[in-house]
Amino acid sequence: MSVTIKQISEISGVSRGTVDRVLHGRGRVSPEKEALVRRVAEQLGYKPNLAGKALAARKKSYTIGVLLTAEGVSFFDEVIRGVRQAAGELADYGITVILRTIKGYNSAVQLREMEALRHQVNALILNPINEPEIVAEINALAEDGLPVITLNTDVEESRRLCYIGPDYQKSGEAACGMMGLLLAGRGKIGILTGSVKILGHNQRIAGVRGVIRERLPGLFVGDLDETGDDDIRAYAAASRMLRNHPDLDGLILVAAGSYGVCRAVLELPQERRPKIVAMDCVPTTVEMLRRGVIQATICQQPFTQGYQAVQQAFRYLVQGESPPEERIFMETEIRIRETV
Amino acid sequence: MSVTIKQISEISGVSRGTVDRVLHGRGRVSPEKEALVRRVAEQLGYKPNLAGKALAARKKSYTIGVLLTAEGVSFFDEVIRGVRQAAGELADYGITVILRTIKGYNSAVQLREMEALRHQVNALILNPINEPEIVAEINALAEDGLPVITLNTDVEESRRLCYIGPDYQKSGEAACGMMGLLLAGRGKIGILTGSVKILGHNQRIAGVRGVIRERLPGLFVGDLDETGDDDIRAYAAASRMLRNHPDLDGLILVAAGSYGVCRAVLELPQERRPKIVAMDCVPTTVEMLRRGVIQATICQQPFTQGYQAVQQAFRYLVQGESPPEERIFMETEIRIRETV
DNA sequence: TTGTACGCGTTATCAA
DNA sequence: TTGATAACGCGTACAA
Repeated sequence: MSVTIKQISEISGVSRGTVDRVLHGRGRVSPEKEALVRRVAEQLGYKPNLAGKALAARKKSYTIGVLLTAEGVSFFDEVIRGVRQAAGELADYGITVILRTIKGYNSAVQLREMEALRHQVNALILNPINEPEIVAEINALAEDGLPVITLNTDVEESRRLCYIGPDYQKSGEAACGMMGLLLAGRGKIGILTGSVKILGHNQRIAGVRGVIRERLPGLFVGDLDETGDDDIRAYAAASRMLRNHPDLDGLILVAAGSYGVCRAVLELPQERRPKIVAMDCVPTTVEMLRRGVIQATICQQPFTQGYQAVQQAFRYLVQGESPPEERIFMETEIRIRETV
Repeated sequence: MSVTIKQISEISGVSRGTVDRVLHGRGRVSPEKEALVRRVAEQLGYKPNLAGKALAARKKSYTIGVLLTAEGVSFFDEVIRGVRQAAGELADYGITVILRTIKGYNSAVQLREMEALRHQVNALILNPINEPEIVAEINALAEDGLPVITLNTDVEESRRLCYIGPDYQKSGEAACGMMGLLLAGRGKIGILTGSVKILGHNQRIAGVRGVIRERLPGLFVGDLDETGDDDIRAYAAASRMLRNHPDLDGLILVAAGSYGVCRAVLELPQERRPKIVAMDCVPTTVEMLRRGVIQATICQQPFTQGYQAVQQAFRYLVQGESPPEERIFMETEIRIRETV
């Protein structure tokens, strides 16, 4: 059984209050006692008891804000489910979670919501739009003592507490490795990305190209286009690509829009359809896996992303523990028809 | 914030002790008060606070026994890591975990250890050997009020609290689906199982055959043999199979022994080697994935198996909650070279 | 049958 | 600067 504050106080002959002040660095303790208590705590290997901490924290009742560009984006459904799950589990610990969703990727809108949440919450979780004003706002909040966690997408050079989300490069590598297996290592592939301006998408493409360079020289990238994460644009881009490259053996989709791509591919006769590796596991992708249009999809635990983000905020607020890593990456999962 | 016993007692005008007796069905309460308290608790949606429960439980200090046939079986390394992780996290809640490992699958040995642990622990987790005397012992323990959780392998007709482990049928389906993708739906495959007497292995084979029947008629099973979960026997069996069927396109390994199989396959010239789909992610399998001998492996979260088993035992003991399902299945994960 | 009081470990407040 | 004390929610022993 582990050591308690009470035991430390008994052994070092001071009161529990004094031990508490030392351990929490609240000051107002004489240097001798401070040193004594520290030594005893160190030697006994004191680790605060979570149940006790949680119970005491109930009096304080923290609020965690979650701000997501989730409206109309079905990928985020699972993320939100994870957020809700964590919120439910932590209600016992006096944690309230406020969830706000916004539509589209307008940084002004996001900025406004951040400002609105600022004074209501003790921690903020968001998927930041990659613009300077958002980074500046994150830093301002952090400066203010409000911990910020970036979820699903990261921004560089910010003072966020940590990032929780996909390892984009690795998911690109997995997609390429899978394509290599589907094509037995040889063939011409096309890449469809969301936007060449989005960091995560570019990292995925870098992952694809890296694997081709290192160990799949029989594959080569014949074309690349943007879908804007939109099924209509994706359909147009894929149609064009298939017309210009009738000999395409595979398509790697590193962003959303897979349904549009599939619709374009379905217009080809069965025997001329390229193999498709997609990203994420939204309902339309599941349908296309079932129909055999998509062969595999790379997932990055959307539920866990939301769940972990809230849990990390809780740990920071209640238990005073910083995240173990600056970036917490999800596992890269490959799903096929039989495992969706 | 959620409802507490104290609030219920205040509202219904009885003491906290009475509320406790009603909620825990300890009897010695007048029918009227009982009904009243129940109604109030129901209406307010009472859910006991976990932190409070945990803190109170610390006085009792439960012990959880874990008994695994893990000696010399590297698959269990991760399971044990999961057990240890949970043990560490639950130390704060007054939980002690005793881990015993045994060598081989001798039911007499397992029985002896079960008897030895019986009086030391408040819950028992084990991977049971599928023999009548083990089933009888599990039932005897359960009769005695000692909750038993089966881990990784289940036994039928037993009074275990729940099963936590792989969905064997599904992992077989995933292996077959993957093989279908590797062979573009056509080819002759061989199956190597551990033993035709082991339920889980047979369920995996059933999964493979099911997928072939339902949607991959171009695949057919040309041969099947046993490895005894042993690399030496696996090598011999695979060598024989490859000799008898030089036209084999794929090998599905539904049990251990993959290293032995790979050694046999490596004796063939590169272009004649069959594709291999294996199970689990032990170090030798990782090596063979890296060398391109194995194309994919199906994993069933060994870490989570161990972690969850201990967590479920904790929930049952401390929080009085039975598992949500009688069988808790792990996710079926496909791993390739890029994602191990 | 019912109520009261204490302890689990932590935090916060108040008095000295 | 220090120590004593109450509170968080739950479980339980003990007294009434």
